[in-house]
Amino acid sequence: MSEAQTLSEKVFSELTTAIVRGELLPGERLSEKALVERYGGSRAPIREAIQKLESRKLVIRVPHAGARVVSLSLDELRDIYEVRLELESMACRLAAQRMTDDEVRGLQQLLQEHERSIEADQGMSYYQKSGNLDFHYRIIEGSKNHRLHQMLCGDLYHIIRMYRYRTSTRNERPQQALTEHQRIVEAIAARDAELAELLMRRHIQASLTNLETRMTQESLLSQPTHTSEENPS
Amino acid sequence: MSEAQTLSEKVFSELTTAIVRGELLPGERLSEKALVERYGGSRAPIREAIQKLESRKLVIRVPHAGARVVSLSLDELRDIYEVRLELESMACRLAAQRMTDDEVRGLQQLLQEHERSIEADQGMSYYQKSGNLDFHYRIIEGSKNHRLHQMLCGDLYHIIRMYRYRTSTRNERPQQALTEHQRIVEAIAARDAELAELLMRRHIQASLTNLETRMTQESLLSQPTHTSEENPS
DNA sequence: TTTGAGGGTTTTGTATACAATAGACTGGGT
DNA sequence: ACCCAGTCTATTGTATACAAAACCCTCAAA
Repeated sequence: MSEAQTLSEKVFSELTTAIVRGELLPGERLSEKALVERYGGSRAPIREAIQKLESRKLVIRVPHAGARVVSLSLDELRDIYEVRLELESMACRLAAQRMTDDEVRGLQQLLQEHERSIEADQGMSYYQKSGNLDFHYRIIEGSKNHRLHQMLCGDLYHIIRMYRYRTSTRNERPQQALTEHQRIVEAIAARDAELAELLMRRHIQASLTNLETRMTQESLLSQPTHTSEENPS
Repeated sequence: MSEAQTLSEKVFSELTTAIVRGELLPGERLSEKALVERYGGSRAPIREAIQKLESRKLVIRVPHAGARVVSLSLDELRDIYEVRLELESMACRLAAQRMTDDEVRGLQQLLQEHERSIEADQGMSYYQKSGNLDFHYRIIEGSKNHRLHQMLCGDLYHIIRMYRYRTSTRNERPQQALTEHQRIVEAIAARDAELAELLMRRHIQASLTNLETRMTQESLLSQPTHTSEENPS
């Protein structure tokens, strides 16, 4: 995401983070004119940016009607998690078979850092922010399957992060998660692919359960029509 | 794919089929000017169409350098099949759990038709063309996971079909495949999810093996740089 | 009060014009 | 003969202008 060689890429990048961070709410409309005024440039690159967002399933575009930030129902979110569960378990299995010894050692070091930052207590936020993602990311890379990496990191993760953003900033059982991570790495180090897959599957399933309870409680879900800032009459 | 409400959608649709059918070869360059002359309209909708193709991973676009039809190495194709294998096995497992009884009966009828058209011998081509796809398609739909359906039918299948097009027009063990299909449906009808998943996994793995041998033989693979019609000096 | 039709406004889709970058070509130097 | 630099052309990225469709508001009729 670092270097934007073109204006449309730059706008795309900024819009992506805006959506993931919740600055643009699910269901909110993306007016081309408004975006031109906000980001500069002309409509051409803005349209390209919007289309890129559509290809990543972060916005939905209807011909002649415009683009809106995607707004997922609980069912749709469950579908996504179901797929992620399968793909990331697969990635973990492959990683156990294909990671180099160096990469495995790197993972072990990463977990040691996590352990320290949790003991230091202030690290809880760190753990949630970059640490957790970094762990999963390395395993996905370790699968050595480029397309798999693309699907998980390119498409699914942004959506998942978008919906996690509000909930998971505070304590999501970091100690528990760390323990699970450690077991997973042990399995990978032992080159036990089946076990690694199984453990990852349970790990993600746990976080899914966690998310589901939060979402049903806080009910920050998709409204059927549009989630705009209408007066609540 | 039926109704194109806009010109860019129409061009996108035509280009898709052109690529899948092999009228546009892997690695071939897509010049915007040339496409304008061929399909009419102006560059704006053509660019949108190209970007849609990029989002489906059918073309690769490099800033300031243009777009080319994707050209996969054997490794990349194997990656794709590996993912497809996992996702479609998953779909089959879910289908065994979630298909309605009516849908299961529909599948059984479909296979009976296939059986007849194979016995009639002339149906071999039919079986390969629409029949096989239809079978897999119904199971994917039966998974009742919309995102999964999207990923398999939207992204992966076009690429797979693109590379199957030349090879699989002729005999790809239709009798064998039909038998495997029948076993799969039996498992689904028995609501035996694990078995259904296992059988689908083996079924696809077999077709992968089949494809691999063909491809290495015929060597219609990606050339490292570009597969254009330059003079072979 | 609700519903439907009509027109006006706004927004998107498309066309054209301009700017900037990449790639080809030429020429000179080593 | 080969390689490198500079220019020149062709193609893509961006900006602006025009066309068409969708939305909204008004108004009238049931």
